[in-house]
Amino acid sequence: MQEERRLAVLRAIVEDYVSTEEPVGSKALVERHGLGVSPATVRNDMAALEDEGYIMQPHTSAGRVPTDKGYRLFVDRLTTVKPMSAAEKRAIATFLEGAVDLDDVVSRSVRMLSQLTRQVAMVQYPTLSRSTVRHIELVALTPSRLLVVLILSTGRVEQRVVDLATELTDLDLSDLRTRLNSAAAGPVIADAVEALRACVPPVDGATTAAVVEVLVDAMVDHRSDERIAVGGAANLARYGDSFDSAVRPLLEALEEHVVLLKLLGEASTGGLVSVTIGTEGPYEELSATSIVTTGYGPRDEAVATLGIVGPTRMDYPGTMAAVRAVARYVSRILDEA
Amino acid sequence: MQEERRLAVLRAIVEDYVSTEEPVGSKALVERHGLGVSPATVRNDMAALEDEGYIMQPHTSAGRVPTDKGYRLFVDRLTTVKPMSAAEKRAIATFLEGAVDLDDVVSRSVRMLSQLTRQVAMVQYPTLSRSTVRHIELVALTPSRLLVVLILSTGRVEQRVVDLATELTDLDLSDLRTRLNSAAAGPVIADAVEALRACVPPVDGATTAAVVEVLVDAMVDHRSDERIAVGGAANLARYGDSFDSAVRPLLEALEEHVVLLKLLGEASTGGLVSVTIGTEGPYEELSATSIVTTGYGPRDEAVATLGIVGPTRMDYPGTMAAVRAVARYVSRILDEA
DNA sequence: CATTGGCACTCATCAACAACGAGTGCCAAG
DNA sequence: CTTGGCACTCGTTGTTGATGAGTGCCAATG
Repeated sequence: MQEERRLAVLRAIVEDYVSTEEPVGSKALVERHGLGVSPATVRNDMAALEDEGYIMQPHTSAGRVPTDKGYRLFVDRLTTVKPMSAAEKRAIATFLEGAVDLDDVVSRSVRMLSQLTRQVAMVQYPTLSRSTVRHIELVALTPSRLLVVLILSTGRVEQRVVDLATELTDLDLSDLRTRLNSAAAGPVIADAVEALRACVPPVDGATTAAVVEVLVDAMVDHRSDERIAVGGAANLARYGDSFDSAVRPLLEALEEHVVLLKLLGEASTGGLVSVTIGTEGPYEELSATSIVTTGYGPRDEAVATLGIVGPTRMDYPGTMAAVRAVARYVSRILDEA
Repeated sequence: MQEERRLAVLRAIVEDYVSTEEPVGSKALVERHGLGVSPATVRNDMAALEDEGYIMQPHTSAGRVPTDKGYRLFVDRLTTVKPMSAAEKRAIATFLEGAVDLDDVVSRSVRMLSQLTRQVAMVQYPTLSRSTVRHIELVALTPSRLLVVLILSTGRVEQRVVDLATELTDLDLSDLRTRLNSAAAGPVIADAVEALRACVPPVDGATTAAVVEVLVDAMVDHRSDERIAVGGAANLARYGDSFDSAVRPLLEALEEHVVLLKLLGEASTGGLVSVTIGTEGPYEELSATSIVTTGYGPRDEAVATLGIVGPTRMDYPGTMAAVRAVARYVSRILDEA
């Protein structure tokens, strides 16, 4: 069928353009790929593909370049999963397993991901709201000054200092500690907040209330929810041309973690790898970049998102495989912890 | 004196070149600055300055550009401190005071510094080795699994999980906690390590020993010592020309925190602002960049270093003032904590 | 009706070249 | 030591023409 060949042509154009970074012409196409037709035929197909908006030419009489719509079709229908090699899998696993704490897991993931994809990688810290409280620890710095340490199931530790109106004895302290822990340990953050508030005694609860407020603050603190690690910015240097159009805005976006979180959040859909291409994304300035993300988390619950950003002209199959693989292994690590 | 005017010419060249980014010629010089002499005179001075290696011309018959040696002289002898405005000071103070914990202090400092200088900013986390232990907390996750939390005077929290061969009762636990705290709390890390090791009981000390080892590990862990925050990479986009020669290697260096730590460490000299210009630095690839750093820490002890990297062609007086100001305010914040 | 070879046409890229001008070095006079 | 004058250098800019990759269209073919 002609229709089928057209898709083959589109695929060939995408693959060639991704590897050569140059508009691809009809002649080069038939040479490099084994389509058994003449350049003229391909030209006809190209004209049709252009009419339908899948490809375009940067200027008259130059080769064709995929449009966002073209990439979209390629990703949705023309891509065959390209599994990681056994060696790569092993490398990922052993590297991630060397991590000593949550920070380390995240930073290693970012590094791994950026190396595998040769793109800028982002890993969101596991969100507080979907994790549970493992333990609350109170440390008296002075009799009226308390260090509150909140330990979460994801391994994250939040700490706050609170000044009290009254002085606490050791006994008070351990009593309070017990009460707080039995109230908060176990349930999801949102429920734990309720439970904590409920355990403030009706009379003379000022001190407890102060501590509880700090805890709640730490639990719901959006600043923590919004933490994100970024790495591989050096890969931006490979962009070569299109510096102004792609690198500059991206560099600026990387500083604004809020923007990145929106990019990550925008797409996260279940266990699948999500791809946002060029203008499909929410930011005008990033119209030359694509985002590949997926969720991760212990026990197959996605508590956070990780992914990469790169030029629309990227190796989608390879990138998607890498993102999926890293997410899988990070989830496994979190399972064990 | 001629000598005096020559220095004035050098200063003028540096200032003009920094602001225009273009080689500066004799005519433009006398116009823009109020030196009361003719272009010809300035040309003679320039020739002399070039002989002495303070300036150079990129190609015959173009304007002059300062050499590293020229910048060095400028920084050492021709720079007058340019104090921050009251408004700037206030902005720094209030922004930094909003921080809730150490991580936040550091990340705010980086952001502040990069905004003030419009350069890439780096802030090293306070080093463990020069800080003291404030508290050690033990939490039994299960009877034979212990979460060890180490709280340091700088506000940093390190946490480790340790699996024990034996099971611990609550009594054992609080006993151990007391012993460890009395041994380690107070002295500098290096001494605390000794004290901890000394308090392992000679017989049946296996459990204690295990915990102590984890603590010591956390204390001396170089990974923690080497933490550093980087920000303002978007400012690299302003480099304009000289992308390959300056931005690319810098972007790569930013990924390698080891490199940055070396840059920060290379110079830190007491309370003064240190400036490393171009080839004075340890890295060939960074020969087009300068580093401006200074130490900071509570009570005027420098426990860590912060600073910026930027093109050799930068506003040294302004940058130095900003670096010093931020260091001063961060130190003050750490004092209070 | 899809495919193909032929062919005229477009247009970005590159090299050669000339005009321009900013900036210099040098020299002789003040 | 300073200054005006002057010839010289050389990077920059704009023009022009040749080159060639690539296209679109058309008529011929299976």
